[in-house]
Amino acid sequence: MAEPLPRIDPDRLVHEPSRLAILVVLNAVEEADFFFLLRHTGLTKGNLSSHTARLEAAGLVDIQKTIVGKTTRTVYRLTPAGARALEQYRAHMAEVLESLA
Amino acid sequence: MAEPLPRIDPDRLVHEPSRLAILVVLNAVEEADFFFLLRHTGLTKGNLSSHTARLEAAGLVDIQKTIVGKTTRTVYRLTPAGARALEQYRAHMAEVLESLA
DNA sequence: GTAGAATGGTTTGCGTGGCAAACCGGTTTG
DNA sequence: CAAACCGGTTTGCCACGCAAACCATTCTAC
Repeated sequence: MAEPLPRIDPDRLVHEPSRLAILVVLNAVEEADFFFLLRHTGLTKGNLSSHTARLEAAGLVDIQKTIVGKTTRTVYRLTPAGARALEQYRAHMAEVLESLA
Repeated sequence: MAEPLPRIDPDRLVHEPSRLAILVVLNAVEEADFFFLLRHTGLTKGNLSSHTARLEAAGLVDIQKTIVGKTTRTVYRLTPAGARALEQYRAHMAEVLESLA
């Protein structure tokens, strides 16, 4: 076929492994709290905090802080834009990987 | 199935888009000169130079400078280790992407 | 009652590293 | 002989990823 090689230009925000891990988990569960993300991504608390903040700033993740009893509970969700960005990333990288197979 | 989510931990050396582009091209042609890489990766000369240098230092790419006539010609090739690293990267990312599909 | 661990995070500081631009030299072209 | 092209390397800055420190509350155990 001589498929031309795809341009490699992934969304850096998604491509970063730490953030990709967060997005993949959120994509699987659609709702998670901080500790759940901590365990399933393997990130440290500081990095999880800053990366989720960046994802929220970019509109890919929605962060809802609610007060439950005497303590807070923060729930993280993928936004529609986040789901779209992740799907675009998946499609793009799949194309790149196919050119290797 | 409830496949557990894969740990996301790609080889950073390969994961970086600029270097991935270089490796993908070299994987396709098995031999390329500087200008060929320039055109097919879309990198600037400076970045191409430094990234290939890093890939060579890591043993993933072999750089051979030869004198052809009055000027030099530099040929870039994927090493066996480079091919292995790329294949491992492909397999790892394929697993991650599958968990999204 | 208070020391220690767990929950629930944010902030800070450092080091790495990616990028564009400048630089350098030889060679063909006009 | 100057400008443009080939063939790269070096430099400098900015961004950012990471670990560690910090802050606050709650629960458990002594």
